[in-house]
Amino acid sequence: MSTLDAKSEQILRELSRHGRISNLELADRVGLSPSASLRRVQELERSGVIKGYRAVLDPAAMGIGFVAYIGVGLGDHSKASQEAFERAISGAPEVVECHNITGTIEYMLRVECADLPSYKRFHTDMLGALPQVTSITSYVVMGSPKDARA
Amino acid sequence: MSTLDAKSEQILRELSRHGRISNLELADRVGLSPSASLRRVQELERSGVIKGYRAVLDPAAMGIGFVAYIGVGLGDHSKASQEAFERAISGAPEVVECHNITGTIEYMLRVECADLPSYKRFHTDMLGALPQVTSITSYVVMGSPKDARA
DNA sequence: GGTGAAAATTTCAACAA
DNA sequence: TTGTTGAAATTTTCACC
Repeated sequence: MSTLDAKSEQILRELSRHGRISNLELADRVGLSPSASLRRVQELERSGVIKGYRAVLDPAAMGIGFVAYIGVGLGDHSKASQEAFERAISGAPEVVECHNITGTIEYMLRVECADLPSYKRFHTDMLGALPQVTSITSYVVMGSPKDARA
Repeated sequence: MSTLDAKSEQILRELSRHGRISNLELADRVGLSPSASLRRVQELERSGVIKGYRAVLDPAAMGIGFVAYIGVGLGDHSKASQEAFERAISGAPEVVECHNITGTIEYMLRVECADLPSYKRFHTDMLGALPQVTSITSYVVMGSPKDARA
């Protein structure tokens, strides 16, 4: 299962865009019999290439009207500081992504809130209250011309 | 469908994490009969709250071993420059996300490549070759302690 | 919102290339 | 090993209560 052949790649392409099409439909699109298609999908799931399935929800319907990326710098690079920060972040529902990055700052967050007031609240009460955090740079998302992960 | 009740929110929570569970399983988890559950899901799909379904793939299995966020600044804020940049980006498979942001720079990209050499190639041959681009700041992702969109 | 039955799909064992 | 067939088990779907 080390390297994927063309059919399996085609299956992954289909499922990454249409995660809930029937196996019959999938088999038809990739040009396999339903059982051959199913066997490949099951193997891809079993081996972990397919990690799961997600419904993609409309942010607006979920009450999300404000998205920002935030660069966060810590006062020191100690493991304790990082762990404390990550622990605080893990409990914050507004933080959808937290990436540990190289460069002049330590973290890049993606934050999703209802609106600007709730973002301000998060910014001051949550981020601003963390003693490890020494710099915060907000990049408010005005639009996403491309977002394959949405 | 203006505001969602508790059951529908529960359905959305389940489907956003387990997008392919059977309707029987879903109905059981949220405490509805299969037909009531199905009716709600269909309505959520029809109204656009559920925009679709996706299989979540393992990046490593897909040959992705290098992820970075890139802040991009343009030389001018003209519509022509933005359109030219976005057009170039839309054709770059390495760019998974492109966000138009507020602040000192215009764009924040998420780029996924096989490895550092292929990233360097993208960085110089693609981004560096765009005449509109005047600043590039890479934030290489070393890890993602939290990533609800993965 | 629930029930029940028809239609469609998933799943798998046996077999073929 | 990978693909196919066919039939049983399961699920989806919908008219009706």
